[in-house]
Amino acid sequence: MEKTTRTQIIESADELFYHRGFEHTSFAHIADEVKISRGNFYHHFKSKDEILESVIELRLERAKQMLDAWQTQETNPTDRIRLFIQMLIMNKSKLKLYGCPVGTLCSELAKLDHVSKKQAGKLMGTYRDWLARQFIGAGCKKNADELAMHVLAHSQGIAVLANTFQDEAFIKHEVRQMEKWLDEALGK
Amino acid sequence: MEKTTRTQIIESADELFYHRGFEHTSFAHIADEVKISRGNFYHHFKSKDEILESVIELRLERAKQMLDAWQTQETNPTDRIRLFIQMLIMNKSKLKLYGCPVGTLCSELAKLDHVSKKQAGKLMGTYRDWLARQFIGAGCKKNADELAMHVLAHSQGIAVLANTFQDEAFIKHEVRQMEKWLDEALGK
DNA sequence: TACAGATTAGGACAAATGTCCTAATCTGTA
DNA sequence: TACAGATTAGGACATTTGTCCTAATCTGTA
Repeated sequence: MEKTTRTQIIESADELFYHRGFEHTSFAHIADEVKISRGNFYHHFKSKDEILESVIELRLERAKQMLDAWQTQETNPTDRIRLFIQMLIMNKSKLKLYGCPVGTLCSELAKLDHVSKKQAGKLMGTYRDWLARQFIGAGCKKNADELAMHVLAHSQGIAVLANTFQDEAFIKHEVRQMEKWLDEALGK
Repeated sequence: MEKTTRTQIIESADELFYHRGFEHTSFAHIADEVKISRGNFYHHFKSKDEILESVIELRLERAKQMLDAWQTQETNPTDRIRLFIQMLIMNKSKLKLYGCPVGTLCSELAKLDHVSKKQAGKLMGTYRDWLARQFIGAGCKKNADELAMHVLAHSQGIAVLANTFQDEAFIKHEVRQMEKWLDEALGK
């Protein structure tokens, strides 16, 4: 079964929005990628904003899918948090070039005061809630959300600086620090 | 002595680029703010990119000026780092609305692959270098830059999340954590 | 085969953008 | 006052943008 045009549009837009930003990506860019006529978008979407909506949905699904996979793959909540942190290492070359796909989208939509900025926030919220659940599972019931937010904040900061300074080595060092912090936070 | 038109353009652009982002800000927006004709920008600047250049210069100057003021105002390097961290509290309402002016600019310019992205990186670098000098002054000569990058990363992450979740209270909590971390890092 | 509905191509459209040009006005100096 | 240079207003310009329309083509079904 082939990919539908609609799916191709969403997936190309997903990548272009990440690489170039939402506003800086035009229909012409997506059309070039998918190799369809520009005027024909409107058979699949009512507007550019609606494409963004679908892209965020796609990212939400993929995120949940990945986190679900981790849930069955690792039995230990602590190790699952470690998997989350390891994501920074796995994606280090992309982070260097484009930053974090979630964080940069949220930042851009906040400045545009875009209708979908809240929806993009849910994407970040998915990771937040999942991390909090892992911390609860690891025995930190009372401050699980705060710990989750700390991991999230640290990850976002690492992404911004790796992008700004075009530095992958920094990611590795900072991840080591975060892992050390995690051991201490869960130790007591 | 009145502000020159050129200065007014730069200062309005500075604010608009922060609030709306660089690309999403047009000449029409700046012209509205400064109350001049649109066509008359080109007597002061050759292009929009040149306005951005001047805005970054302005931000560089202001950053250096602020850090210099701290240098004379506080004799203790540790207290100067605390002042840096306290900036997050002072600017919390703006951070919630627009994120960090430095971080969001660097992220945007990276996606645009803009000629000035390196220059914007220098802005971040100014804080990095200053923080590193403070850590050296506080007796952490061997890993001063790593500590500086850690403070910077944490600050950036806090800004991204405060913006994403529209949450000021989170800033206060995370700043407290960072101050605690600072005490420990300098204690040994 | 015939035909209805889905899909597509291609282009029209107004609005907005960055850029540039020219004529008017202001300002300081001789 | 007279005049040169700086500053400004206003609009022209080509390009790009998101949006929309229409005619052609494809696809599955009767």
